[in-house]
Amino acid sequence: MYKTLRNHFEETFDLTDKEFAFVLTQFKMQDFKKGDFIFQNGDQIKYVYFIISGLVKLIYFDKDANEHIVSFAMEDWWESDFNAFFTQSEATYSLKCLEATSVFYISLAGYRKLCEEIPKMETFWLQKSNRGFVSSQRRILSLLTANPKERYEQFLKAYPSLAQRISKTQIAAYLGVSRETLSRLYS
Amino acid sequence: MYKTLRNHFEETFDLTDKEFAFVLTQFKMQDFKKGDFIFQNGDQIKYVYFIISGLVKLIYFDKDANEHIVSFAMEDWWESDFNAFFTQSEATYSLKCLEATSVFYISLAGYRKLCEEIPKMETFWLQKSNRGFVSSQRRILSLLTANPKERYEQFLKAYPSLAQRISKTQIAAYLGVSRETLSRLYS
DNA sequence: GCGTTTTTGTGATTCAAGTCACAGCTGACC
DNA sequence: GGTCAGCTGTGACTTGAATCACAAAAACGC
Repeated sequence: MYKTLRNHFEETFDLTDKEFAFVLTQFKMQDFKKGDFIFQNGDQIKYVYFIISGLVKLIYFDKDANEHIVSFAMEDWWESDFNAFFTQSEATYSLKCLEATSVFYISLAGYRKLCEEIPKMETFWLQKSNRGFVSSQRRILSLLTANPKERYEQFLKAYPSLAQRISKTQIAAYLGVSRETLSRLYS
Repeated sequence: MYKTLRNHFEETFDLTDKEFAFVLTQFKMQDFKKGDFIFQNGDQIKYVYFIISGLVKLIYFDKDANEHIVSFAMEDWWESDFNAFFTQSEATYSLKCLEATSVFYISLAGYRKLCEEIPKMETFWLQKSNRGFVSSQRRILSLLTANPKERYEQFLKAYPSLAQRISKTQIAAYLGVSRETLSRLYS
């Protein structure tokens, strides 16, 4: 389990045993059941979460209480309400488990301590952030340019393993399409 | 002009004269006229651009040659095809000037040198990247949840100064709405 | 293993937004 | 300061996707 986290970092840069031991002191672990909220909108957001196993969705409830999916996250992904986390303020989004999920989590203070002690960690976060930004731009473009069918195909292509674990209803909420329209695409 | 860049950095962290002198060695400057392309899709992307003055749009041409606006950038904003830049590959997007524009630009090697020599620079980029990511997520949400009228109002509220400098046609391309629909919103 | 949610497919209907077309206006540039 | 391209508003028409409604199938929890 610790191994998961270490492997994850070491895909990007090397860590000595001593360094990783220090890294670990900044993380805590927690298990959630399917359907649990890791946090809800309005909560004070203190942590960033690393998914060890399981699957979660980051969601936004609009004024009519309709649910919209900002993103999915599964094994090896980092997730949080990043705006609320970095400004240490209240969440706009909620994070809900679609499967039983185990996470490591770290506070903003811990995150900063890691960056100070191990400069490569900052490079690591920068890389993650850049990639997140790039894929968000891609999704914006998909929403701007593609119709429901094309968006669905792009999703299948970009996240084939995710697509198998998630109900069509959830995918529809991610694509910004009604579930009926999605269902009619392949008939 | 150099002052613009220095002020920009110093909104986030302090630089000594010596440090800033070093920073400057990594940048070059260039002027563009209205309508010029700073780069076009297919170009090798070597630089990130800091807008000293002017206004540009990052655009994507779909298969039917329709133009979609990924983002606008004006004074004090950083812009590039970041995926192409970080992977040193060919641009998917094009960057076109909506006004006469002056930029500082820096290569990936220069960017890395800055991070090594001045660790605070890396923190600076991380902050920028995080904010970019957060605002992309907000835009995704806007596209998922809001109708054209709401999206237009959110845009006016988020970027009041931009809205005054950009034609409705351009705003429509950014919002993912036809210009006719946008025009009918306030009649 | 059984009952209860949740998911999925499909029909009928409505409606918001896209498209096409044209005319007047504005503003940019030589 | 005149010309010409691009911007804007508006009408008429079309259409893709949302909504509502119901039934069958699958998955889930105890």
